[in-house]
Amino acid sequence: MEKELDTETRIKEAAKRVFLKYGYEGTKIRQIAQEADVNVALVNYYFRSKEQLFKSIYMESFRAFFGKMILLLNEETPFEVKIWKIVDRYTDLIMENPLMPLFVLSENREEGSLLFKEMHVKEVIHTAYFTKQLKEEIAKGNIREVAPLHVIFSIMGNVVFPFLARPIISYIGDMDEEGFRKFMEERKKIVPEMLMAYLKVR
Amino acid sequence: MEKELDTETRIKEAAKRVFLKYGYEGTKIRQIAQEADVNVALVNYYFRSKEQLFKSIYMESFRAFFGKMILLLNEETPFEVKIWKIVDRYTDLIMENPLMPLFVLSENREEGSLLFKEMHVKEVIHTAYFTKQLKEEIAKGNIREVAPLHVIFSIMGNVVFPFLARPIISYIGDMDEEGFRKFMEERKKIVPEMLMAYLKVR
DNA sequence: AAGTGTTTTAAACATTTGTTTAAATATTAA
DNA sequence: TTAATATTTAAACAAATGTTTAAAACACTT
Repeated sequence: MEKELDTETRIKEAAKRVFLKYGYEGTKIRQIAQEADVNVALVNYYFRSKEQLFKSIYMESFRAFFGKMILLLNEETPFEVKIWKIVDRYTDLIMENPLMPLFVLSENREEGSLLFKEMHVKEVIHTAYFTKQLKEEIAKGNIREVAPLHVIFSIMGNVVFPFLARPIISYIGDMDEEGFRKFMEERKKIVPEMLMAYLKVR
Repeated sequence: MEKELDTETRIKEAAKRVFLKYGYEGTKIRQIAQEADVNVALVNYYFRSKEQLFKSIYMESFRAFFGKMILLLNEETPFEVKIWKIVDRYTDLIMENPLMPLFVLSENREEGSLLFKEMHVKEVIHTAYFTKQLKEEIAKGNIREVAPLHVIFSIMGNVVFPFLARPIISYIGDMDEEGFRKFMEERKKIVPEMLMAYLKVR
């Protein structure tokens, strides 16, 4: 089952791979062209400039990624189940896009990124059902008093960090791809247990 | 109290700042020269090439950073106290070098980094007193059975990730520098409590 | 003061890299 | 088929960037 892609999408797919892996500065147009098996000039023919190509890809990829994250955050599932589900699904999501986290963080070294503002990340987080749910659980006395941002970044830290440090982990733990996958599967159990153990203590 | 630095160290300090902030590809020699208030040619006069300058800085900075981390890992303090201490001191250490984590991870996108091998990171981790201690506590039945790597990367994830995502956190949480500092100070309490809550459950 | 070696400078150089051009080729429409 | 249009190519271009050069400025010794 061969995929016959037209030139424009071939370039876009190639650009995605290369940008994701090497970042904006590290990516050369000739590298994209080679990866897409296409003449260099065609990159500019279809996408005016490197920057424009980058922006369209960056926004599209991140939008898709972030969209999936938000969807889950707003799902109306009981609190504890949701913690488990979030960890499980975020792990899978990043497993499918393992380069996304470092890419996003690398391209957001400076404060005040336009992308996040354009996507209303702040508002989305603050009005997310998960945030509301967390506050309710605290009010009901079911879980310990804690700022939502700490919970969110504890989840993210525990799930995302291993992917960021993946070459290091693989090296220290002598893991191949399968080994790393197992490591992350283990975390799917450890991380929610850790979070709940903390949150439930009064 | 003015510091009168000679040209070589001025260049080196400038290079440290610029490399740390923009990474290898993102850093231009002319930018370093300007930052050091020095003629472009002097950079190559003192350090043969961009790559060589980078390497010397990269190794030196990371060595110092990693050295401090290891020291703490090998300190002979009771287990629970140590967890608290590690979180506390790592937070402070990174607060002093907030760009180091993203820098190290960005420059280690590929597997098999020489730097880590040269510094015997693997061996150091595996033979660290902390690792031994963890196994002993498990054997004594004081804490839950868990692979040391999970504990280490849970600590790192919880401590380091917020720094990696700092521009994002600051934006979402409307924090200035002081706000972020407070956020991290709060984590100094939350993270060890979370870890211990998990580890102590049997 | 002259001589010696070091440091600094402006300029040039060579390479890389993003972009454009103009001609060649393929595709589509009349 | 023919003419118009779109796509592709090799080549050139211009700007950015790492590096080198050769001379000037400086510091130090004798």
